[in-house]
Amino acid sequence: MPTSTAPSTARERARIEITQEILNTARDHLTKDGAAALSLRAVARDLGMVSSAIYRYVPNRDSLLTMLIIDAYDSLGADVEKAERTVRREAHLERFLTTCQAVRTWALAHPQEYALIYGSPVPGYAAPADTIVPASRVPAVLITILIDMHSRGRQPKPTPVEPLVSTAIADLRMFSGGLLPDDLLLRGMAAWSSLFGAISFELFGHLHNVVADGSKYRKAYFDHQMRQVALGLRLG
Amino acid sequence: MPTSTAPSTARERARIEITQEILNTARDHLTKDGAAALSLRAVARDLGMVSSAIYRYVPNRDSLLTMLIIDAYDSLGADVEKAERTVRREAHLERFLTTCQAVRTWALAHPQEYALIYGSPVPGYAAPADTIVPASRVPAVLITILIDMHSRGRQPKPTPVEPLVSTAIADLRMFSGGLLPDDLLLRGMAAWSSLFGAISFELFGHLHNVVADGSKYRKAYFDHQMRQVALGLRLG
DNA sequence: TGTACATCAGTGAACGCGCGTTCACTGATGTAC
DNA sequence: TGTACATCAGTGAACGCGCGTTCACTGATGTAC
Repeated sequence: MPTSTAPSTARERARIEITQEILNTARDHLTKDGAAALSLRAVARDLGMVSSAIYRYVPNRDSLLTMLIIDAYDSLGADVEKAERTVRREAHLERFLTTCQAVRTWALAHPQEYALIYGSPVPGYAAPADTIVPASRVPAVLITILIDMHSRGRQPKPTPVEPLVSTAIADLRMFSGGLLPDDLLLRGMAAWSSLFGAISFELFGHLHNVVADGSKYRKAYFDHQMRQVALGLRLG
Repeated sequence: MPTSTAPSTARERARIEITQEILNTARDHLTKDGAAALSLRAVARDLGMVSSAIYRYVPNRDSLLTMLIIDAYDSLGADVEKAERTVRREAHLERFLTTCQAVRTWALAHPQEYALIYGSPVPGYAAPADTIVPASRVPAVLITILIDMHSRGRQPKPTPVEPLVSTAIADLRMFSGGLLPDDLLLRGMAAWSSLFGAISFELFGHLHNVVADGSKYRKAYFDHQMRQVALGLRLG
């Protein structure tokens, strides 16, 4: 009995390879023209296939988008995890800042992929459940940092949280394994959305005429802001 | 000599009216199907025009998008200014929170328009300079609140700002009339991008499985976070 | 090891659709004398 | 107040394009005996 993970036949191996090539080509198109312009026909053309052949591998356009979304979340997640892993576990502040910088670095290098996952939703497209796990990789890194900080006894006096707000974040509390007080969970959420707010503003052009254009200015500005966010997390 | 603002002839009046109808119809389409699906032909069809007739009013598709972008910024700006105006001038915290809530209320009521101006840029489209002033209305409200607060002597000890960061925000300093210290300008920027980060996350689906779905939970969560942001501004 | 059948990848044509934009035109409105 | 000309709005046909998806088909690969 062959295991289901080891493809045996030439057909199976070819299928996996070609599916991968489709994904790579689709990613190239996404990078060049954005998600809205992504077309099955164009991808097939680039691979020297007739347009209908691609339907042997991809049931329709939406599923190709889903593949790209998962791919983008995983690419971002892998980069961020790798960067964060290099930092001393006790250096909570530095772990946070490294995480933020890794997200920004990835976003600048992959603007269309960033827009695909953190920009406006593609109209008429509903993300299926398979995207949830890859989408959680960055939040998971952030929460782990908070848990580590919290468990080492660095517990600032928590701000009280209204019951309605506490109820609102029940899912998040579960995701964090119930290891963090509501106050810290909320600060974590604030940090998370500040991080992506800052990057979206930069990438989507809202810093024009506000923060100088040069990449060193942009980086200095971003780092400054994330250090302030870290203060809000009491990581400083 | 008739003033240039008062249209005299029937032709001129018709032109203004029809241009307005085009904009309204385009906004309806935007609301239903998003910016990517916006088509000159469809707008013309809805107005009972032949598709080529619309070119008497709009030079091309991009310029219609520009009109919609300006329209959206102005709609948001007007709502926010109106809401903020009702608050006692001395109540700086409440002015800030009211502003945040007005932005969110507008965004929830006009999700596609919000996505058009704060979501991923439309690929191949470059916003012209005419969008700058309408886009500055919300930032202007926020800065005015900070200036009022600052001028009433509520000056917390400023965090020192690195020279590179200070240089980076030269444009912003000018926009604020040089009335605010760098530290406060940066806190204002942080507040601004936190505000839009929070709304984008909510609108673009990133709170699914994190913050409970009901509108009262979402509102309670948002208000809580904005109150924390206000603390960072030392408005509390 | 060889044969018969089943599975699957890739072909090529087609359906039906919608788009942005141009162009020569007709007929109504506006202007100058 | 009336006429001659200029301006402009709207028409209808056309160009050239690309898209997603289906379908009957051929021929290669895989499987069971």
